[in-house]
Amino acid sequence: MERRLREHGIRYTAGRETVVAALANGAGPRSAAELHEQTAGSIPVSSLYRSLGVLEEAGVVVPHFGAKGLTRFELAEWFTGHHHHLVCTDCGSVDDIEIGEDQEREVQALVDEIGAQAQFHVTDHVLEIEGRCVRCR
Amino acid sequence: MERRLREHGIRYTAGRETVVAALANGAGPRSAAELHEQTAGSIPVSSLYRSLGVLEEAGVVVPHFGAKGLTRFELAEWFTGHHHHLVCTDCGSVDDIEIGEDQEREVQALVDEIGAQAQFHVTDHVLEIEGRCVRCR
DNA sequence: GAAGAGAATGAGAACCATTACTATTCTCGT
DNA sequence: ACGAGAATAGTAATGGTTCTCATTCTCTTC
Repeated sequence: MERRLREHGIRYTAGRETVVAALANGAGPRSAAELHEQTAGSIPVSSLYRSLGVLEEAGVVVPHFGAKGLTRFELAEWFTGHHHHLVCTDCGSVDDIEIGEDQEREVQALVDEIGAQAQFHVTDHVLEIEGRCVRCR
Repeated sequence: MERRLREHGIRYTAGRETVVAALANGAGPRSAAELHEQTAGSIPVSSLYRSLGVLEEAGVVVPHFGAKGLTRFELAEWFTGHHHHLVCTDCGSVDDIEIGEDQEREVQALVDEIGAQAQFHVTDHVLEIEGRCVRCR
């Protein structure tokens, strides 16, 4: 992780380490406000946004844009492993979900097939499942 | 279209017709500001947001959340047809793509299966394929 | 270890898309 | 045409995000 940031000319400071750790502990993308709360206010919101910005440039975190202008961040897949999202259209929460190997192979095959048909050089795919989560059921 | 709105107890007024027409003319999701410009300022921004809101409730229009808190709207899939996206990581373009019936059925089945495993009430799915488009190949 | 240069931080102000409010205008059934 | 409720438009308020800048920290070089 530190090496990755160094390669981008970015220092791995205590504050940024805290942000990365906060994202690593706990599941699913979180907003700046949620991270502020999770770290007990130890990191000012303005610093959070700046840190998240540079981490995004370094390809360490990935933003997800949601309703009401809320942006949630999570660690990139090279860190967390490949996964998909369950998006609740009611409360806006986003949960990570890892699917079975055979299911993933099936998705992969489909995506490759579709890409080939469209003469598109596929490198990745995003599958988001929308609906209502257990809490909003 | 008018019938659809009536069923939701919503009037199909001149202003709303203008909004729908603006979305129908021209491709791709557009933001409130872009629609305001496209209609030569004939519809106030506040009215645009309210209209888009009720159209969304009626399932006529679908929001698409993007960077910097920008929300872009497009007509719902029952109007445009169900489709997926080819996202070019090079030039950032997003192309619509319709996949075959059997492929779509396969995606549907997978999504339902995954949703059931997670006790998630599935209503829709989004499949985005990332890679390089023909132009950036 | 000390010094200097540049990066990073924190507090708050500024920005801007979106929402809320309110008075006025319009629609539609009677 | 009338009246009740819906829709509109102008403007103020909201809130997530970005910007500014003075201060602090980090790393490199002596």
